[in-house]
Amino acid sequence: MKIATWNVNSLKVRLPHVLQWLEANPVDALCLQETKTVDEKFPSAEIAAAGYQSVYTGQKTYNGVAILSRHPMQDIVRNNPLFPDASQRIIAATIEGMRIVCAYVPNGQTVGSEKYQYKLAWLDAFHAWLKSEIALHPNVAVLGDYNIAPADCDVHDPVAWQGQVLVSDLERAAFQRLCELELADAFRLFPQPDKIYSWWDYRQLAFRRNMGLRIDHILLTPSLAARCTACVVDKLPRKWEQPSDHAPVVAEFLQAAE
DNA sequence: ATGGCCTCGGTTCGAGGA
Repeated sequence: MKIATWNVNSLKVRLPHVLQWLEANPVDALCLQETKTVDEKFPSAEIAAAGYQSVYTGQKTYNGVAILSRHPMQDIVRNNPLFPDASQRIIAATIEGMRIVCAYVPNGQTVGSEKYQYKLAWLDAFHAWLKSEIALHPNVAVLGDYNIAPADCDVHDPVAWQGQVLVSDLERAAFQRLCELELADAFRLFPQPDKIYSWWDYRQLAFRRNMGLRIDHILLTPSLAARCTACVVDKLPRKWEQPSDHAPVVAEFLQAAE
């Protein structure tokens, strides 16, 4: 079993990349963020032709999330029932006994701004809802763009970024509280090379200079962490023409014991 | 340099992202 997450920054623009990536990486489930696509225009036929079912919740211009799966999906939940919100940022489905939560955490804009307060409130409510999902489902994987770099080793220049949005103490504390639900950062279950990131600014030749942040994550309940055999960032699509500013993150699992 | 790029909506610029 392989699962992945990718902020595509417009599915309309990136659909060819998604299809190309799935052909080379036939994961069981792929979580997408920032589809920026209303449901009526979701490219489910093109995705079905590649062998994937889709569930999604989108809106015009901003946000939007989807799960693509090679297997049937059950118990679809859209958004957080504990947090009324016009932004389409969460979709969840059960796939092959795995509860897959796909999330696009708010960006926060600047520390102290209204959007920053919204991000913190959103994360509080996300924590409360995940707690109930974990109580309901034995195997939960929470994939997405968290817009938080959990530690300084996830930041190319921690001094320059100190206190900024995406790395601030309150955001990191919120991430830590999610981990205290007994969710493990799959990437950190394994020895990793230094300076691995999942997002690079479009400006300043940031990708070429590896000026990035690791803000896309896969969190796992203990049952899944025990079965996880690898977690990697696939930088390759970031090198393609007209790329998303994010790269996919992939986790691989042993099958559950019979 | 409070910059730089990309996407969207809707027109050639502003908002939002991270």
